[in-house]
Amino acid sequence: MPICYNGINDSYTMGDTMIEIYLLEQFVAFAKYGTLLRAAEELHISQPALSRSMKKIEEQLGVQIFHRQNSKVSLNETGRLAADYAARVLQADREMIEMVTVFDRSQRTISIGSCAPFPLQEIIPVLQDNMIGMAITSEIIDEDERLVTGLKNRIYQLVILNEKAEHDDIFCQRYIDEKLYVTLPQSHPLAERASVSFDDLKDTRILVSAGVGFWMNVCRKNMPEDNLLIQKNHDAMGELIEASSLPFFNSDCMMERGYMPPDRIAVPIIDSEAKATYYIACLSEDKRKYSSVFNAVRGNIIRENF
Amino acid sequence: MPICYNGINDSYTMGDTMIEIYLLEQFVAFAKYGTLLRAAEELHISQPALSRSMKKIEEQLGVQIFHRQNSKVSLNETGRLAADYAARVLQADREMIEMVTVFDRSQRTISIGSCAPFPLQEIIPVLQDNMIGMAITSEIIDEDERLVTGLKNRIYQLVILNEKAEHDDIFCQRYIDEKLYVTLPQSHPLAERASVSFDDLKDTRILVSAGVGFWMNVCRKNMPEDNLLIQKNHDAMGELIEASSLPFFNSDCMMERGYMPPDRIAVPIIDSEAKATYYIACLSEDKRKYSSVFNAVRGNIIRENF
DNA sequence: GTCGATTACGTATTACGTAACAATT
DNA sequence: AATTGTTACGTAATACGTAATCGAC
Repeated sequence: MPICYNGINDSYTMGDTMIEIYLLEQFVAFAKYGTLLRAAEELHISQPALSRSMKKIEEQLGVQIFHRQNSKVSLNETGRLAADYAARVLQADREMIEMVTVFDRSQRTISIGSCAPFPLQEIIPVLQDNMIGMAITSEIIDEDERLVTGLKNRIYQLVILNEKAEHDDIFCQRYIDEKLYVTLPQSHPLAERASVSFDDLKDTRILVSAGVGFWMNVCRKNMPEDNLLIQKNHDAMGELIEASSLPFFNSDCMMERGYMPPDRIAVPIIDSEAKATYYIACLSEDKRKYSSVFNAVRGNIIRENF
Repeated sequence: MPICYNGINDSYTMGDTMIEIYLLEQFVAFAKYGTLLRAAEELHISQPALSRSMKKIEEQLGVQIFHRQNSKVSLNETGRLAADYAARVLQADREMIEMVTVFDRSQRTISIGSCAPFPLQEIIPVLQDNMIGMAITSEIIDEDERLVTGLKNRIYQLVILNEKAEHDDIFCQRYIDEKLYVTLPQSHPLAERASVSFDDLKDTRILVSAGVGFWMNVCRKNMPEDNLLIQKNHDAMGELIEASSLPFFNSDCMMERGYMPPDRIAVPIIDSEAKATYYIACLSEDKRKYSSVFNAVRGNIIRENF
């Protein structure tokens, strides 16, 4: 218990007033630029205004933070400390705005992750119809595991998987099947076949779009790497298909929806790996929220089954 | 890289304006008290003023944070998040003021730690004369080690030690000697003696003031615990000395400065432990700052040596 | 004279209170 | 009727800009 003699009577009118953000902004700017003139220019205010503000903040702190002499103002040691802390306050203010904005946006956004591109084509319009006013973000990820993790971490609200997810906290519904075809020029030796296997295609160079999700894994596993002509650019892919006679992959789903360039023959691939069954999943607790989506999709399945 | 469809165009005029502290204070108060009326009362402002402020903060955030229905306002989920972050901003603001105030005060305060009370009596007036405008805080600590640590940690700017401190970063100067006396009533068997030892006093009950620093350790070591009548209260000690004829400890320094109740006889104690040599020390780097103090104290020593 | 800061004064903004009103309970 | 929030309007506080002034290099 220290005993205190001769305490300076600096404890007069100490205001319990907080110091406003605009003052701290100006103060931090002064600390950064060194002179009132420079700082005032940067702040787009007049020099006298800044001068007054600095007086005010000093008065509100109740402590000397400036060293004034020779018509120069500078921070003293206490002032430098104050500037550090002031910067933290501004940071906290910015962080608040940032966090609130991001959170609000996340509240108005449905993120959907899919293992393949086709289901997205189908489901995004469904979401737009059923979740009115929501922004929709989609992403293609080639591993179910990452999708499931993303779902649990609430990075995704909906995911399209390759395998049925069997977790207590995840609601998972079968969605649709997709069968892989290879699209050949009429002149191609295999074009007459009723079906082919990956083995039949082992000497054929085939165009593959980069954004096909898990299908890329299937291709890499079943085809020689050198025969895969991977196109990152979607437009370039389209042009290549039009301009060349190179084979490319297609699927029953895509063809049903009218995607079939002229003068090509689509031949189904019989390998079991050339068939995918998609599942759509969300967190169990969100099941109600997306029920209309699941219902719309179930209707879709029934149609498929006919 | 998520692709974003159908982004709601909520990105209009978004101001880069920070949100002022007074708004955050009002907002946090509303979050705390639940209704505008309650919060307005607590804030000592009118309800309409608060209502407008809440509108303003919502507009500045550019995001809905309130749920309004049935002439009730409440926070929505985003609002609760915002309130949490707003509280942090206020905390940062308060912390800034607190830190700056404390630092400033520490700049204007000399803390002195001493192993015994007498040197403080001497040195505090010296400090008041030489360090004009500074507040002086003093503390009695009975272990040199803690004093030295406190000096290095800048808890103390000056310390009075029992032993010379031999550290590179500490400047240490011999200060003054103090010899312990026992003050006895004239009727006491030992009162006639030219000197006594602690051993002579082993059957004597003696008053000891609690705030004597290291002297207490000396007493405890050399006297039976039961014979020490320890007084925590300084006034009570004075009264006991006046009213009773109990022996108590005194010293040459104290007596030279006129501290000697009537009708007592002071007998010196000859044990080596009954003599103390004080040293005054500061950090080497502060030597210049306190040079006037050290000089004043050296004059003191010279006087003593004559 | 230039640069940097302050003082003085007028103005525009704005945060506030009062009063009236609207909507539920 | 009582409680709670909003709208309308006038006022007081205040943050700002312009112009003038001071001081040092």
